[in-house]
Amino acid sequence: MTPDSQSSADRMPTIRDIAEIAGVATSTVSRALSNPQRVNARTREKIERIASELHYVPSSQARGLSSGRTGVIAVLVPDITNPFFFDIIRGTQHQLKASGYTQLLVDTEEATDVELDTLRKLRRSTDGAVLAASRLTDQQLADTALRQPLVTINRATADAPTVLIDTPSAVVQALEHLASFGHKSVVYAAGPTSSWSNHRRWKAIEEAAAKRGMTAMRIGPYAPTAFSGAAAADAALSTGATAMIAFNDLLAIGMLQRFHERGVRVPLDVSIVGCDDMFGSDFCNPPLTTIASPVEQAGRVAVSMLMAQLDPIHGGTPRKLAVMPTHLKIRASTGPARG
Amino acid sequence: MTPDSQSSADRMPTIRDIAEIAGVATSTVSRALSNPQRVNARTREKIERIASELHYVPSSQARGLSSGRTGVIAVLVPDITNPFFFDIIRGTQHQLKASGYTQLLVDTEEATDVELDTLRKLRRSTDGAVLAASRLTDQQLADTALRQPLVTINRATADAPTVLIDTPSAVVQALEHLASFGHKSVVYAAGPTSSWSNHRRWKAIEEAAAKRGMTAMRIGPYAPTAFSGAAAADAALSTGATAMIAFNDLLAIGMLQRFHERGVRVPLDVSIVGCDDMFGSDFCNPPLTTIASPVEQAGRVAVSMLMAQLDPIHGGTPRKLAVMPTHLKIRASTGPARG
DNA sequence: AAACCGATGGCAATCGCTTGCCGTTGGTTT
DNA sequence: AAACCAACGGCAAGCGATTGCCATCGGTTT
Repeated sequence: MTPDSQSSADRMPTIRDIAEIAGVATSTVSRALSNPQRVNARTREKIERIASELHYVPSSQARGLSSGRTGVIAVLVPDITNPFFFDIIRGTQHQLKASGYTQLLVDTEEATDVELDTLRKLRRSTDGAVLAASRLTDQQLADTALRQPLVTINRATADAPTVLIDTPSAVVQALEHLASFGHKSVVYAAGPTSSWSNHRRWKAIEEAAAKRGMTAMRIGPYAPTAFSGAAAADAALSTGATAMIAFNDLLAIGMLQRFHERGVRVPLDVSIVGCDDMFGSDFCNPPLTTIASPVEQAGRVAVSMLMAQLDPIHGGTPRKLAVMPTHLKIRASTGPARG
Repeated sequence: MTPDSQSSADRMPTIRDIAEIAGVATSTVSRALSNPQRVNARTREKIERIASELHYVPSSQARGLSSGRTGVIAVLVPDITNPFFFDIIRGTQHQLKASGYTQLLVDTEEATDVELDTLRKLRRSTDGAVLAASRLTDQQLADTALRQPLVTINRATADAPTVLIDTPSAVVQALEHLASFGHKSVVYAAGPTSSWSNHRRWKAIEEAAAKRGMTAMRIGPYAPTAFSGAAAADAALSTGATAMIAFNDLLAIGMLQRFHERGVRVPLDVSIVGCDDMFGSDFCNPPLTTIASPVEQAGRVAVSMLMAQLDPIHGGTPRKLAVMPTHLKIRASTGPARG
């Protein structure tokens, strides 16, 4: 320790210190720093100079306490280890930083009550929240939206703005793709029951399959993890279907691994389509045909919609819904149906 | 909107509301809630009951302002999209939640100045920080450690407790493994120059290779991304080495993809060893032989070391260093040397 | 019985910043 | 020249907790 380690670690400067040096009132310092056009340019410059010399950093606590705004936005994801959400997180992170907000990331562990609880606890300390793939019920969501600014991703609701990834329309492409390879039956490995996208995907498959005269079956639900893929693979195989669509890539990759173990050849014996085009889908074996979408952008858009909600004046027309396009990305896990 | 939506969203209850109902002073409420043994059991129970009826949630802002503690720990990672850090994040997240802290995740984008800047800004609003793979210089680290409680992961320094992942010792195993396959020369695809682990790994390789009479070469630096793998692969190939070790799995997987494109067969033509055993290393093609370590646990340990630093009384003996074991995980990307 | 004492609860000062309200000041308008 | 007005700064009251200090009180110790 250097002799002056004490003094340098002493105490963080406050607006009062600045005010004293500048010979003005603290209110002026406060305004100069957070409402620049409210004070004379000369005064402001002087204050800014002193502030930077002192390495002044405003206390977000104090600021939040008196202003009511915290500058923090919570981002809730069901599973922080699912690469799909990484891209969302990256998107929200970027956009939030650009807007001067801090991101508070929370892993709700796929649990409704954790999600609800977190939201309640965080109501005070955040200005709003982005719910990615929320597991809440409509009612819970409505109640929550009443109390704090919210934007959901992949979870439509009338009570809050939503960013939707338009998977269903790409599901149609996927079925066409499979049909063109001569597949007659397809099985859907479902995700969590509480997942809204899961229902949506199945509906789309069911419908599109009917239209094309294909048989659509459904197995599951499975946890959206590679680990669950083994069970899904076995079940899928026993349906006799030659084509399968998985709730997400994680599950699909797990299935791929299981097939490999069992000596089932992909795409020779079965074709498989994932969903999300997450990290890893391009380098697994075989590379996964999947439904890609601008996930990171979805995160960005969600944040900008939230910003618009927080500040309706500058926010432009607050959109209630944004739909992100998707497309089928054909790689090597799909091929002609077995003889 | 229901008629009473206004009133219910009205205002969050404060200790004053509780105090009024309970007929005590706010100080008593404060104590009952955060220093239970300081007030009579009966009074406490009454206050607790009222608090829960009111759905009281303490304002972390106000608490922080007056107590000086924030209940927030910052976790800084160089790249939030690198799966290696996912496990660290998960580890810190778990341990922090268990200790009643909130995790503030920050992506420093591999940039020293972002890291430094963040640390300065966050000094006020956090109680401490975990620096994963910090890119700071020794001096910067020392200065920072003087001002705020810190724990580093994979970045040794005398100024702060450190969690080290003992990759070097597994590197020796890796070289033995390669040597036993008849490889005579190995090339190391280096990571970022500012990465401390990078230096450490290269040192270990150099040394171990010398001891075994193998030739060790080094190429790079490369950004630790799959994308950079292409360049690394090409450069590695042109060295003529038959075995390669990559700074991390991300880079290794990128190399794998490039080899695939160029028709170089792994492990027939070249063998490749990654580092970290991150998500995806088990299902890439071929599955990657890599150096595995308990990354999530490293995150946990880092947090508990930080906790010990924050509260030296209950924290037990504050360890200054924890070394996590590693081991070579042999999969399919390594095999006999050609010829 | 006098002096003491630990447990309990209240008072009031802070923490650092924001903001409504008001007073000054120097320039404009009529 | 009287009346006005916008721009600028200061005053002071909070925001919601924590905490040092003190008063009270029933029970002990000598």
